[in-house]
Amino acid sequence: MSRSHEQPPLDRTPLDEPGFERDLARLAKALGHPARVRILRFLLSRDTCMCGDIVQHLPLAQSTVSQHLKALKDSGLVQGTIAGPRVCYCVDRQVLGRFRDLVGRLQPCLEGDPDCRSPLDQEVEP
Amino acid sequence: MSRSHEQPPLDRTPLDEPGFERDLARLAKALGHPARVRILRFLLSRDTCMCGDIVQHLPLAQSTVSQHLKALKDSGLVQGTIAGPRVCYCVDRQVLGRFRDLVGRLQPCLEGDPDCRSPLDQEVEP
DNA sequence: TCGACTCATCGTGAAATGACGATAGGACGG
DNA sequence: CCGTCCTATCGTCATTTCACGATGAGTCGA
Repeated sequence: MSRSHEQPPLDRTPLDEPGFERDLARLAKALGHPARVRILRFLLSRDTCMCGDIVQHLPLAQSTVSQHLKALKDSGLVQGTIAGPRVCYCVDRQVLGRFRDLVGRLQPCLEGDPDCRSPLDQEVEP
Repeated sequence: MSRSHEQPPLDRTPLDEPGFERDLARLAKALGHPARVRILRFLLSRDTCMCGDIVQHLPLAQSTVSQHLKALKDSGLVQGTIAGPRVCYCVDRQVLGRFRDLVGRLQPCLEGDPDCRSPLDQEVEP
């Protein structure tokens, strides 16, 4: 199909369909709270997994931290596996890399990228 | 100062102080909604500014779009200047670049970056 | 089996967010 | 000046988010 003859694909289409916008928004929303940024940084600092002594590094109650961890898990940025009595969390670097990629794809022309197409034509490739 | 002897700087410190976490969280939160992602993409697609016919490209009421624009302006990602009867919005590519930088700094070791320090030591340089 | 420990979930309440219609204000063009 | 157009803001409402304490479910060590 010759896309260039039609209207750009973002015209009034629903906002919560799978694709670039929804995926980027979900990942960004997951990082849209400083507590979750800190959790991610903490998990990345030990590149091995670490269990919920994350709580020791946050000025929040344990239940609140658990909620933030759930948000991070729902976004896919963090995985949790049961390891005996405790739970072992670790960052899914694939997903984090995808987030970085989506953000970078937002602004392809910042530093004179040669193959710099309009961001409207750039969709996700699953 | 020999930082490595002290406790890591993210220990239970307040979450909303200026710095890496707060800045990244604010920018991420601004992009944490698909409508705002679309607005940013739209503004980037015309690299010249464009006024509020953004509304024509979103399935939302004008007042709602205005709210989202306000959120983007508050985050610094978008600037709005009055141009006659209409308002001219454009992306602050500096801020967007900073966002991209903060996200990239989160995960310095993804592709074997040689100077790969712990993200705990990396703070923002204003 | 019985505690001790770790973590998730529930219930709750305050606050923020997202959406809308209606309204107000400012800048042209007549 | 007066209407018109564009945008911001207001008021409202439903929903979500954030935070907490309390409770529950699970796994080990004793």
